Amino acid sequence: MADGLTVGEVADKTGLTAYTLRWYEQVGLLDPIPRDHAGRRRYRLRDVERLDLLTKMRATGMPVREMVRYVALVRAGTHNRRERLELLEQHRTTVLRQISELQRDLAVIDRKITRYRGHLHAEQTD
Amino acid sequence: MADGLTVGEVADKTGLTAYTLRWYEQVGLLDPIPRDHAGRRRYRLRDVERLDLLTKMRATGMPVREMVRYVALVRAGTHNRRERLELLEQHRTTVLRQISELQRDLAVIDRKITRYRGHLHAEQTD
DNA sequence: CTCGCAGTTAGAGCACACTCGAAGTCAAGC
DNA sequence: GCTTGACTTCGAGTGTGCTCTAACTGCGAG
Repeated sequence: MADGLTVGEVADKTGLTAYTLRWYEQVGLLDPIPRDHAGRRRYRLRDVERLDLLTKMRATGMPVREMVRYVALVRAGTHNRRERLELLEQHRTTVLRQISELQRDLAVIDRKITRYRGHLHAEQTD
Repeated sequence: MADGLTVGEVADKTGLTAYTLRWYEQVGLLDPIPRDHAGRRRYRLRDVERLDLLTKMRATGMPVREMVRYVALVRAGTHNRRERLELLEQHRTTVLRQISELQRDLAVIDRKITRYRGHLHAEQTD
């Protein structure tokens, strides 16, 4: 058929729903997706590539609002690469902090687990 | 004054707001907090200790619904320690997966960062 | 005694990120 | 030619986790 993927195909590929893909376009995360003669979206390679980065940003907790800001920079041209870089580096720092907080908090939970294991072991040997 | 901490003091200590503390009690994450003669909450040590675990659970992404389930087990007595342990171990697994997904997703973002650094370096040396 | 602040309640409101319903169009298979 | 199913739009609805408003009470400082 026509080239480009349908919304359903992209949904399968990215793990997002078709609803979400249309919504992403609406809020400005995707440039307007070209349509076939029947008005149906046909996602190009570059749209799917963009989604690849976007889903990683979301999965690491970047708010949609900030992703929109990044995409706006991309759309604005190549002169702001430094700003884009700063945004990504900032996020990188945030994610690293996030990971180490998870590890720290998990340690508290682990101590609790150890305690329960102790209780159960004591019961067993009574 | 009376012993036990006020809601404001506990808010400061835990980083939660007073609103959230009252809401936690309302949804069953905290047992009813005893009141002083004027009807004001006085949090006991064990309430604060419970909050210490609860905030770690939340911070690692456990849904409130599941925390409520855990607290219900605690309230039900000591005979279900195995069930509590299983719940915590399950969560532990979830958090570990979460961490490694963050690391995997961050790698994609890191590649993008590297690309931008390359661009900027090229510009510089032109 | 008055002021100001911290607390109380019930219930409403909010931010975020989707998620869905309704009503319609189109293309391909039987 | 009719049905099926994937697509379209627009706007409304949902789940989660708080967050706040309004109206009120009561303690402690000056």
